[in-house]
Amino acid sequence: MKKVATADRVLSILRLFSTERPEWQVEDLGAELQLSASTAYEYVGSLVGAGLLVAGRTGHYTIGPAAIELDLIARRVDPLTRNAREILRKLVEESGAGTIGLLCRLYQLQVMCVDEYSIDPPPIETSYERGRPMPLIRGSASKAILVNLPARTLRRFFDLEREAVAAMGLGRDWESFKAETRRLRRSAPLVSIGELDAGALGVSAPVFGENDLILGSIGLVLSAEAVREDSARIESLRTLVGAAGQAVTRALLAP
Amino acid sequence: MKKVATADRVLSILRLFSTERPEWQVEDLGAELQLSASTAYEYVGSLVGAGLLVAGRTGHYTIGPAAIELDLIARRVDPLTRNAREILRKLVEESGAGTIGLLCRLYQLQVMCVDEYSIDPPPIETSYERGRPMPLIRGSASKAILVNLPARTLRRFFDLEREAVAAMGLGRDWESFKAETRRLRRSAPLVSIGELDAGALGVSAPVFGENDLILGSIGLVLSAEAVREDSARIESLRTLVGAAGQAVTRALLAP
DNA sequence: GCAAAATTCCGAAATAATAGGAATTTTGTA
DNA sequence: TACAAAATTCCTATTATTTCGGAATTTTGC
Repeated sequence: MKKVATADRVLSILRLFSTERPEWQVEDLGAELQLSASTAYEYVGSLVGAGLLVAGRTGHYTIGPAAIELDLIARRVDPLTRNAREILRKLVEESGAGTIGLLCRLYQLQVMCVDEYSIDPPPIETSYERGRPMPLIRGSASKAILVNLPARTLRRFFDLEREAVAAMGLGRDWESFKAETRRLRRSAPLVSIGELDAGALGVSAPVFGENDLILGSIGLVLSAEAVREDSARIESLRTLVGAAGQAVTRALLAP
Repeated sequence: MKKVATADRVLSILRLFSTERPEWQVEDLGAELQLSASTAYEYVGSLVGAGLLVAGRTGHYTIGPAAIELDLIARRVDPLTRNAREILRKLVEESGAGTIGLLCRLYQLQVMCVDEYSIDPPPIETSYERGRPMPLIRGSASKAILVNLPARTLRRFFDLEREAVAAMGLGRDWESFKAETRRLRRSAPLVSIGELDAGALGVSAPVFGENDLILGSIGLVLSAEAVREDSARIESLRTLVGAAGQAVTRALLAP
């Protein structure tokens, strides 16, 4: 997709804002992107005008209200988020103690958590968090999506991520990758252990939209320790998660 | 603040996305902004490249993952949101049934709700919602901020919004507006009824940051009907809200 | 009210944006 | 799988905009 070079440079400023460094001075932005001071001010000016940046203390810029507003639009509009909210809550309630419920969405070839809910969070670190992009290849929430991609898309992913696929043991060539995804697709809901966070166990089921296109996944994260050798608990969670996935898919098809 | 014209035009595309119309085709965007098809594609291309837009069904663009990601950065970083979260929860718990807790923030001369929490929402419509920009002049959550603006800022606001100020009965000239804000400042926490939503009653207290600069407000919304003539309940809510405001201010000053 | 910091202003050379129509790719459907 | 329709990219000359350094100005913190 062809782009506008100037706009790209301006937008590249946004990418510098991160959790690690959420506040910048104009001079530093300019230095980072090799722009003169006056140009840096012009760029920042455009982003401030759009509300994407805002000056907190003078001279110190942070993410502005337009980002929060856009997020609201995204939340209000996304049929996945809307239809899954209540189902996610119920899933967590019925799953017993120590679980986090996650709703994830496919964006291009990435996965992003778009909703999370927990009553009694487990004592483990979890990477998934609303708004954090995740790789499509690791963790049950991602793999539940991956293995349900349409063949064309799956092929594109394979060509791009050949090494990562091999490293995860999902096949060294297209044929074996295809076979492996078929196998995983059939064994849904998927269970993964420690793929993203040591000590975490994930259980996830796919969610489909119109035309059976994969939209995202719904699932639970809990401490692997807590269900060690308790295969009955895991099975009951798989049942719950699978039902939740189907419920969301059904809700999406209904008016 | 000087801006970059091209970037501005590109960013103006974002403003077309709203709750009412969250999905656009490139052609329609071009028509709306009077751009040729190829230019519209270039603009959209830049925004897609930045992740701010994304194609759902091909040809249909919506807000993209970067917006959600920026929101996460904003949430994680904003000291107001971080420090107030738990206090807001407690406030709602202690306030009894039928309340919504709101945390609002000053952005330029606007107010935006940045967090909300409710256990048992009242049966009324409320305008305040996380991510929705609100005028600085109406509603207790906004006025709690307004009346605590530094004199210079308040003056700038008055010059800009002279008619709105008069319409809200806050004074027809600068002197009387100043006097009125002083009076309201002293009577915190503020109570307002039906200023934004018919039948809604708001109670809000200001929150200050470094150097006693006003940062935002914390408060409750409930059904005016529910507290009709129950001035004791209102007084007890004012006490709770006032304490919450002070607690957040204190939390912000602590390391 | 003052010094320091932040921001705006300037204009000319260098660079990039734009339209519009044709060419191509992608998609939905038979 | 193949087809038609839709979406997207490609093209290039003309036109308009961006960019820079440094000086001028405004705003801020004390």
